[in-house]
Parts: sequence; C-alpha cells; structure tokens
Amino acid sequence: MERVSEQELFLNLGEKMTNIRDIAKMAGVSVTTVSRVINNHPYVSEEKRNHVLEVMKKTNYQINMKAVQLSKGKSQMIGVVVPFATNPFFGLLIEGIANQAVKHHFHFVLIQTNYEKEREQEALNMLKHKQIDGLIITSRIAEMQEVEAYVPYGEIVVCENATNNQLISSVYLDHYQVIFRALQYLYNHGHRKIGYCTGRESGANSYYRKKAYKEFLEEKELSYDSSYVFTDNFFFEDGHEIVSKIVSMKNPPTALLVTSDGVAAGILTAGEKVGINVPDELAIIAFDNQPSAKMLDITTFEVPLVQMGEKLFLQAIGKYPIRHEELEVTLIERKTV
Amino acid sequence: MERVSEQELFLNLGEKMTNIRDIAKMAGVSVTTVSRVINNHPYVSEEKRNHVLEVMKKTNYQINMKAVQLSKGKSQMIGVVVPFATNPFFGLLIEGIANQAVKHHFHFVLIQTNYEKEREQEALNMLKHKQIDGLIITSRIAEMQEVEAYVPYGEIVVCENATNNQLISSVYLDHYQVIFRALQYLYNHGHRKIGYCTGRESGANSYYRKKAYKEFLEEKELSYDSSYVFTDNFFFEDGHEIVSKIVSMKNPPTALLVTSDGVAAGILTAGEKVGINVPDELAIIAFDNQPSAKMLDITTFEVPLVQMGEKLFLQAIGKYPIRHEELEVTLIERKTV
DNA sequence: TCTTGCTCTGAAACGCGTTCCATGCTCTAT
DNA sequence: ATAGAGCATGGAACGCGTTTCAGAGCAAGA
Repeated sequence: MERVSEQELFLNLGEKMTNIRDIAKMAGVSVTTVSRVINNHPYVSEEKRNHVLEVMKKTNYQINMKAVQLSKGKSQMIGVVVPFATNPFFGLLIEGIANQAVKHHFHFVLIQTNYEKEREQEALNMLKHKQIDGLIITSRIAEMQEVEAYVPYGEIVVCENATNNQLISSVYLDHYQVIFRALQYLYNHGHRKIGYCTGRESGANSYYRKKAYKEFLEEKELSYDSSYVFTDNFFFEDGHEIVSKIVSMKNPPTALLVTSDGVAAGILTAGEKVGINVPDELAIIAFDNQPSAKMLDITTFEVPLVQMGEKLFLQAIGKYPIRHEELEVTLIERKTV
Repeated sequence: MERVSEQELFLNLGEKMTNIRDIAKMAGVSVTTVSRVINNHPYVSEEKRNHVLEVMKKTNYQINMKAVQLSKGKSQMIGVVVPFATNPFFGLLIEGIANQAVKHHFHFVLIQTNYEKEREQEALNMLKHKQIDGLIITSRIAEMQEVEAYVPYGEIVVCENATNNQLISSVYLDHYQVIFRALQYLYNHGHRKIGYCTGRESGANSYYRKKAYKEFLEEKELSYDSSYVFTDNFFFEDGHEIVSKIVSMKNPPTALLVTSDGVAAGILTAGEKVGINVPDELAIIAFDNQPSAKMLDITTFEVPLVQMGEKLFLQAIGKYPIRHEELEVTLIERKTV
C-alpha cells in the first residue's frame, strides 16, 4: 500500500474542493473503494473503510450531488405544477406531496404557472432536459397530446380523469358525478334556480363539471340561464363580484354551487354586507372543506387533497405502473344550505 | 470536412440518447462547436451552425441539464425552507419568490419542515452537496451558528433581524417595534388587559415579540399574567382552544394581540359561537392582512409578504452583497378593535 | 510591411461519482 | 484435491456539457 505523503497532499490541495479522486490518492486506495465507502458497500475491509472515512473527515469531503445525479441519470427530484401556490386547494396537494417526498428521499421543485402556458412548457422542458425525474401537473393548460409528447422523458401524472390514457397516470375526482350530487342536494332542498360558480372555463375537470350542470338542468327540465354561470373565480376576493352581479338581477338564483370554498366564503361575507340571508335567500354549497369553510360554516364537500397529493407523488416517482385512481368526496352538511 | 455517413450513424445509435459528441461526429465538427451552437456563441460560421442545428433536429437532441449543472458548478436552483406550505403567510412568501425566480430563470425546491430540525438539516445539506445554489430559510429551528457553518457552500438568507450578521443576509420586520405599536393601539383604545397569542415560543422573531410584549407592560405599569399568553397557534383551528381558555377565565383579557390572521379568524368565529362580542367584549388585532382578515373584517397589520419573498429571492441568488433589509408594515383598521 | 486583433475551429482537460469487468484470494462443498 | 462461491480491490470507461488554450486565416491600423 504505497501512499503519498498525506501531509503534503493536504497542503497542496489548498482551497480546491476535494473530490473522490483526491480522497483515493490520499488514502492510498482506488476511487472505486472510496465510492464503496461512501455508499456503504459491504465489500470493503474495515481497515480501508476506516482510513478512507478518516481522510474524508480530515479534508471535510462533501459529496457533489450534481455528479451523482449525472452519473446515475436520476435527480431524485420531481416537478410540481400548480397554477397558484397560495390557493389552499393546491397548498394541501403540496402538503401531501411533501409528506411522501420526505419518506422517499425526494425533493420537488414547485412551478407556479398562473395559468400561463409558457410556465407549464418550462416545467415540461425540465423533464425533457432531465432536471426532474417526474412531473405532477395539478392543473394543465396544454393539450393532453402535447403533454403526452413528454412521456418518453419521465413519469407524468395529472389530476383529472384520464382513464383512457395509456401513457399518463392520474389521480382524480369524478367531477361529473360530484357536481351532479351537489346539484341534487340543492334540488332536494327545494331549489330550482341554481347558479354555478367555477374557476376557469377551459380544462378537463371544468369540462365535466359544466357538462354535469347542463345535463342536470336538462334532466330536471330546468332552463339554462347563462347569467347564472360565473367563471374565473379563484379567490376569496372574487366572491364579491358575484354578489354584486346577483343583487342586480331581476330573477336571481336561490342557490349557488361554488367549486371552491374560498370563493364561497367571499360570496358569503359580501352577501352579508348587502343583507343577503344565507341560506334562506341564497343557499351555497361548495367544495374542498378548507379552513374558510369551517370558519364560516359552509356546507361543502370534503375532498381528500392531502391524500391526493400523496398518491400523485407515488405515481410520479414511478412506484406503480400507469394507473388511474379515483378518490371519493364526502358531503359535510353545515349551515349554508 | 470529412464526415461519417450520417445515415449509418443515425441507424447505429438506435435507442441511445444522443449527446453532444454524437452530434459533433454526425455534423463533422468538434464538440466545442456544437456547444457553441447550443449556447449561441457568435464565433460559428453560419454554414456550420445551420448544419449542426439540422442534425440536432433530426436526432431530436435534448440537452442534459444535469451535465450542464455539473460542468458549470451551478444548478440555477435555490431551496426554500418553510414550516408549513399551506399557511397563507408562507404561501405569499413563496408567491414572491416564484415571481422573481421566473424572471431570473431559476427554479426552487420547497422544503417543508413542520419545524422538525431534521428537515431543516436536510435543506442545509442540499446546499452543502451542491444540489442548490442558495437557501432561503423563512423560519429556522437550528441555531444561527449552525446555519452559519453552511455559508461557505452558498448564499443563505433568513427572515429575521440579523443586522449584526456578516455572513447571512436578511429581509425582516422589526418585530419589536411592530408589536409595541400594536399594543399601543390597543392601549389607546382603552385596553389594559391585553393577551398575546403567538406561534412558537422559540425563534428569533418570537424572541423580539415576547420582549416587546413584556417591556410594553412594564412601561405602562401593567402586570404580566402568564395565562394571558397563548403559544403554538398557527392555524385557524387553533383559535378555538384559545376561546375555550378565555371563557373559563375569571378575569379574561379585554383585548388580544394575535400574530397571525388565520388564528385571529379562528378566535373570532369560535368567539361568536359562545357569544363573545367583538370588539366590545374582546378586541382583536392581528397580522398579515390575509384573505381571512379581509373576510372577517379583522383589524390587522398588512405585511408586504410578496415583496418580502421577492427580496429574499434576489438575496439568495447573490444579486447583492450580504445585506439586511427591513420592511414596513401598515395598520389596516377594521372592525375588531 | 508589420503588428494588432478579430473570427473561427478543435483537442484536451475539467467537473465528479458510478459502474462494469477483471483479478486475486480464501473458504466451503463435493 | 478441486471447482464454485463469495470477498476485496482497482483500472478504465461512462454520463455529458463547458472551458481553456492553441493555432490558423484574414483584415484594419501604424
């Protein structure tokens, strides 16, 4: 075991970050052996292992994960695309993702799109360029076909019913059925003039929801009134505008199906200010069971968002083959219907 | 310009991902030239540039960012440590960070600690192991000294007054002064029995807040009552317990300083249920001006969180030398005092 | 005419850990 | 005694883009 004078080497290396080869030279072993020590491979004698460990300590050796990632071809990192990080809906999804990420020694980069296509494209490119191993798209803007083109580069998971898709996994709610159920609930409470407040108009989930709304009206032989449909509502603040529209209507709806608690909360508080009595004058049923719904006693459907995030993550790291999981929602009856 | 038969090469490479060397061989140029084309370096003749571009298109060449990162020694990625991602406070900080990240072609990995030291340690290790170029710690658990040990590995920024620190930048609020101001406001409204609800007890910001609370009482010659201090309150739900404690007190506070809107909202709604009149019976002043404060007309201090996030980011990428920026808060008078 | 200074190009080294493959031993099973 | 199995170790290739340096060609300024 010929060994270069350690003292000398320590001095010469000076500022430069020591790497695995430096360690090998100093310890008088091969780089392979050093690598084995780092990775706790059993085929290293105690003597050499200890010596390598010592040298690593002495030189304050720090592994360079960028090299590991390049070498292994994996980054232990997934991307998470969300339209808005502040929205509790996505916050809870992130919570679930984070839970599982920790357990699996993964990290995730958050990509906030604000529903700008360019941002989503950027996320897909990260996958293509191997910055991330997988991608969770909680809400998409691009066509499904476009997204599919990135499947060769890594696992992609979406939050919508994609049961007929062989390439992309999904964890989703049956929005059609859920909306139908909510409407039926309002109907059973005597409502015949039911309004519909949602986020964006486009998008797979929105499609099914709108479809359910229309088909429900048809089934019950109620007429469709486009002024009863309110779109682009995402945050608490958006509820105010809805109320101002409603108060100016000659024949306002008696009930509102709102696709997010935050907006429902906005409607409720804005309504209170102008003297709208909930639920007598206006019933409200919402979704998610976020803190704001608890706070204001809003009747809502609880959506298992944390669990959804966890499942999304596990699909994204390729733990399972392509598959499609549906989650159930639970009605929480409170005081707004 | 000797050139290997392209046709042949295309066939031979088959499945294997093409890399810069393959492209070089196929195009009959050096890897340097290919690299120049990729990076739009001017010193490449139009002819060669076009030809390389063509070959890249034909082979569907995709750059491997992991290699770029290793080579450049930078990941264009920062870490963001937050205790909870769902909390709107941190959500808004993230919003600001995301805004600037996009502009600077950076990405960020979110590390949710739940105030577990191990998680924070992991984030620091990512810095040490070059997975990230910089780190934003929005709320820390480790001692400042421990954190400082990681400064050699990359920029670190914290959200607390660190003005005397030469190694770590900070973007912060003068919590001492702000709490004093809030207490004075309650005092001016006639309150002498003022309670204090906060998040965790430890932590730099908490230290200054607690200090301000105590010193304010001293200055006004009010006695300190430990039952007036409520800790570990982070979310809406936590407000309920505070209320149940208050109703069981013989001599309850007439005003509450709450360090987060979410908790204040919880107190307000729980209080309403047990018939506590706000502000007559119990005044509440809070912080952040989150949606919940707007929703429930809570008097609060607006904190420029998005802006804070943006500044944090710019510090984290080393845009400026180590520095400490203080941000101002604005009192928003509503109906709870 | 000579020097200076671009423009254009490529070989080779660099950043750094992982992994395949070969080699040499020792020990156990036959 | 011998073959097969497992242990220990190292050389070299691999993953892949960037960068330094050297050299050639050519035009403008001295």
